[in-house]
Amino acid sequence: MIWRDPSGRTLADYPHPSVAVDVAVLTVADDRLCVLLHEGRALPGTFLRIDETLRAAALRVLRDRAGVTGEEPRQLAVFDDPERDDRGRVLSVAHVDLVPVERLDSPLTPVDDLPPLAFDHTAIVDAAVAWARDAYAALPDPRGLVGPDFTLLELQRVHEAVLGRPLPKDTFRRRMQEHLIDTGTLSRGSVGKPARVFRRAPREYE
Amino acid sequence: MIWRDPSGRTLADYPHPSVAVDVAVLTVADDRLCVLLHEGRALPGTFLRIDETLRAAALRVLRDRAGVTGEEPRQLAVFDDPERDDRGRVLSVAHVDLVPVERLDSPLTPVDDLPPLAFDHTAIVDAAVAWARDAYAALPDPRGLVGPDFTLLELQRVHEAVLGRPLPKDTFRRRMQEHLIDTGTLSRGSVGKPARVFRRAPREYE
DNA sequence: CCAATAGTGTCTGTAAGACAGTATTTC
DNA sequence: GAAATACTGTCTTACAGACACTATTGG
Repeated sequence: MIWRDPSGRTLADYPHPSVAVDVAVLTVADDRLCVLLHEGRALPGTFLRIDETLRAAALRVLRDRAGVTGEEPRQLAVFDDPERDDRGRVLSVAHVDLVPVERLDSPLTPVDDLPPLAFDHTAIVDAAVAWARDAYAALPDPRGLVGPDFTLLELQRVHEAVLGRPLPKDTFRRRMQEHLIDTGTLSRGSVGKPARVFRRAPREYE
Repeated sequence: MIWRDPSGRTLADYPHPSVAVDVAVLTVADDRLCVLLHEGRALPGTFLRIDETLRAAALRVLRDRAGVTGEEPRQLAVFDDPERDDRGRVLSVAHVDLVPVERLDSPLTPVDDLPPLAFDHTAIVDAAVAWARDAYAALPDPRGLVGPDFTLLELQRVHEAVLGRPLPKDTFRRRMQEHLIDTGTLSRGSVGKPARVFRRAPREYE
């Protein structure tokens, strides 16, 4: 049963824009926040299929173009400048995901040292970075870039990389501690006093 | 010059979803945060035309369906459940705008007393309310629901309506004061000490 | 012992909320 | 003067940042 409007036309009889899904895959590599770029100049993306959710399309991009599965893409915004794509009228629903660097094989570029990107992908990366910084402001590594077990120093390095600035050691400890569980083990790493090993506390829902 | 893919097809040869634009028009009426509903059960909306920006479509909705012009719709998110619209595959790009009640003539419904709405419009209203509450957390009436001149009590009533909870009077004053300019005049209203009349300070960009 | 890293105690400044006080108007 | 509203002073609490100190390892 196909819906028709008063003039007998279906929705498909009206011209409408194409919808793309682009994903800014962020990670921390060498203590720097990086983004995965295709051919060094564009975010991975695809066209949304007609019976597919945005989430499914974003996961398909992650699988086919970045080689990762089981991630958690988040919608950022729709980019809709009519001139943004010279192939025609294409809306892009931008997404972001934070993925541990070990699960990526494609080339990465630090976000504070981006080359000019195709389309409006620079703006998408900016929005993705802003989202990531917000997510990492209060909670310990919410997207699991380290872990599952880690020392506070390891956690702090990841947060500093995402936020792009150094953090005070003592305040960072105190802010994170309530969200961490002490595993009881000690890191037997290099020189210095061994550090306690923590794990993220299960998220609390009030 | 029309772009064609390697098999000679244009973008329009692939089936793609329709794109709708729905707008949650919020206002404060009788000290309550309200939303404008069409026929008491749906947000005003339209289909995005192929050469139109989302902002233009949202403004068109505001003009044609809510009778207001010159507003500032903000994009919230894309709602994309494949079953959300039984006329076919329709994505909705949800928007929010806050408009002074004097400029609206359509019927309003308090957001904490909503009837069941069509499609997924309840979720859109929820997102719109969350956006408005965030916007009104720190700054005095950023969308100009009162004004341009107002007393602190008038300002506080609007904030309480948007946030849906009472605010402590003294803390509210102190938080807002740095963003306000004293006009020098006094409100010669009813009983009680006359209140100073303020105006929003121009936004500061750091 | 020294170097290096881990972890804590304490001080200062800021801001929110609670509370109560003072100030100025209408009636 | 009473009632109502406007405004302010101050106390407590909480938390961030700064700073310095103690603790525990390898060499």
